[in-house]
Amino acid sequence: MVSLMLDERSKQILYAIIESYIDKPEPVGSRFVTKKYPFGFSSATIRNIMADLEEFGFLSQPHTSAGRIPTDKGYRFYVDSISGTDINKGFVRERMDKASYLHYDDSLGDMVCQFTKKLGRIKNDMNAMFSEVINTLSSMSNYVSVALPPKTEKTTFNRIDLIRYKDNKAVAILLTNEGVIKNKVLKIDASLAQEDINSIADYLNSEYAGHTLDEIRGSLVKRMKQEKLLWDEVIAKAIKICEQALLFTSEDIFVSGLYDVINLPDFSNILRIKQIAKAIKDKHLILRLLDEFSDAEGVQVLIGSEHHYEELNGLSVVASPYKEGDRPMGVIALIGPTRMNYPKAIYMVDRIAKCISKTLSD
Amino acid sequence: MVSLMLDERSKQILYAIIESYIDKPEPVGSRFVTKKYPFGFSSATIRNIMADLEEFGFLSQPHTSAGRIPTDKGYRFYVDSISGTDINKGFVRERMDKASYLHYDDSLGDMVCQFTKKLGRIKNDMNAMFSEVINTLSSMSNYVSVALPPKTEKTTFNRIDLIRYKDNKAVAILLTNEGVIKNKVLKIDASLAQEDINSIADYLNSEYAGHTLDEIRGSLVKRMKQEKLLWDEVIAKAIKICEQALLFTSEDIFVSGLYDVINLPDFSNILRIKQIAKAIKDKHLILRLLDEFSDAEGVQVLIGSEHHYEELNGLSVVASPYKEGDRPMGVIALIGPTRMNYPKAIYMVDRIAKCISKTLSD
DNA sequence: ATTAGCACTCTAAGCTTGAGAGTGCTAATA
DNA sequence: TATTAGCACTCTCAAGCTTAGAGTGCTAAT
Repeated sequence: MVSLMLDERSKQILYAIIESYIDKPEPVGSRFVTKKYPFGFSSATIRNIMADLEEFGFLSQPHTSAGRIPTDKGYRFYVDSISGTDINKGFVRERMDKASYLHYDDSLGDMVCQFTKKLGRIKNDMNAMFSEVINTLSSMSNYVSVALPPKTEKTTFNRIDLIRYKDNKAVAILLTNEGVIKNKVLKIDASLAQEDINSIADYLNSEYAGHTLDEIRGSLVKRMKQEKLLWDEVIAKAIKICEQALLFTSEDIFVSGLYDVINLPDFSNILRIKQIAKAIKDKHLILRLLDEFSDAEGVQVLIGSEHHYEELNGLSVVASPYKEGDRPMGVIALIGPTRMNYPKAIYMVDRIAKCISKTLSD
Repeated sequence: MVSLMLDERSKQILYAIIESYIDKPEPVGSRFVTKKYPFGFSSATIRNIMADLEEFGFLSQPHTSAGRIPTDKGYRFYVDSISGTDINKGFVRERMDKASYLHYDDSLGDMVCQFTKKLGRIKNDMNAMFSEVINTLSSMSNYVSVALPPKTEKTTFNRIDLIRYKDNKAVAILLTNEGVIKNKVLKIDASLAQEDINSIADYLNSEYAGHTLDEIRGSLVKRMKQEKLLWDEVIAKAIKICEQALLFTSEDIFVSGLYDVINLPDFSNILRIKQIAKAIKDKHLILRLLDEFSDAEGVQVLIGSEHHYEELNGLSVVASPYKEGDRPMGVIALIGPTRMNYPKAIYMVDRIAKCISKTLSD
């Protein structure tokens, strides 16, 4: 962990700079730090520390005589410090407040409460429910909110192909009635020949082709009870992929908050607006992105260029899956500029996701 | 009609200027006109005519030494010339082509055909159908497309209040389970006292309160047959309002095409982007606007400031209701900059609306 | 009625300039 | 040794100035 490299003082100054920048997107100078966050050192000292932080790669300068702004690596360090702690404990809230004039108690708590109540009322109407989710998320955060609702109807499994690849890997290509929607690499036992793999695929195809996810699920549960020990791990994995893939199709991603996000100073550049507008328009892009989070545990954060989607360059994603019981059902996420209020975004996504999980599981 | 004031030559030049400007948003100079549209006159002559057209209010100059651009009044004249003719006849197509590099035969025809086929296939899924409608409209036009689908379920009629107003008018205030959604002035017989009107309202309330539109419709048809001659015109009107109002709620307006529209040069200004993004976000605004078209006949055009919605200033709307049989069911529309390819927009909205009407009526 | 010619106007882009902000480095200090 | 005062240096941004080019309106000629 990188954090070991930084002493407490440097850390505090890094936080101060990041939070100042999140609050107001202007390069932070050493003199400003001494004034706004009186650590008790002169600007010269702060300057030295800032130079160190820049050497670590946590800060950068837009030009020689400007202050510093956080780099992706800086944000990553910051986010990791938060993620290491319990989201509901004081540390996250403290950071959240420091990064924004809006304080926690003023609004977030109330809104989450209201949201919870409302969700209970409309839990039977998935459409209404996810509209509510994205509206709440985007209006609370001013970022773009996205939700992948669970999709248990309509889409049917057509066939799966498994192709050996390298030593102990296989590519699974999944076809549904809506086309190829998943294309994933699995680890398999090195001893399996292509023939063996074929027979696994054949088995899955003969067993499940033409069925909807609901049906497949029903059958799955039954089978797993009956023949528990016979289940090969590869088959299990393949089925898991099918499951996940069948959950989502690009038709019904919920997206909201473009208007709010373009009012952020980060999007004063027209090209940036076009970029994010395009990303939202091409829903399959977001679909693929969020899909990667679908089997994760808890809130995940991708900063700036950490994801490999060029179209989303300079944007960060805070996402969390939600569940029905233990089964992952979908993902909600916030997409915003790299200069995001991460503590707030993480806090919100976490709470809302838990809220959805609870509602679904009852 | 204003058109009488213009001789044929001036008209042609006006068209040329408007179409040149629609094609490329740069002020049109006299020399440019002589080159691009060889009328056989020198630039000085064209200049004189352009000065006349400016006096009429059809053109204006951004500044003294610039060419001319059309005014709202100029566009209005242009649109009126088109609307006077049969949309499917050559004149509209000719104008459409002149105003755009994209020629009719290249794409529009094909797309409409494909659209028609697809619509037939998914006519039972309103959601899919209107998604298809707005996607087709916006991708064909590069403007923002909007659709108000018919809403026959869920929303129920709560009560109507009729309040006398001026000589022979009454305000109808309609309440549904989702709140006040219509507020319209009716003409009534001057001899009716407030009491009479109250009893009409009472009658409607007792008869229909709590019912959904579907139910109200059924009852309506029956009644109208039975007691045809007893029906008072005011009651008929009031019911008509209820009907229309119940058709739409802001929840399910379909909107698409923001990304396409912000790529138009008209939206190179960030404030303009924010404006249209906001208009789209505040769906109730569009709802109110389109609602005004719901009982019109055929394609309607509002140019620039002709509508009284400040938020939509500088935007034009081309809208058409669609029907099931004779009954208006909803509205589709294109929203774009004042510098719109009106012939194309009118043509498309007209065809798609007719297409929907046909599909619904079968 | 049309047109050639010309003086006039306005914009947009490029260039220069100076104030201001913030740095890095050095030498002095606790 | 850690900190700090002081200063020269760098870079940006806004303001002011200049100029080429586009397009006009008017006048006098056809």
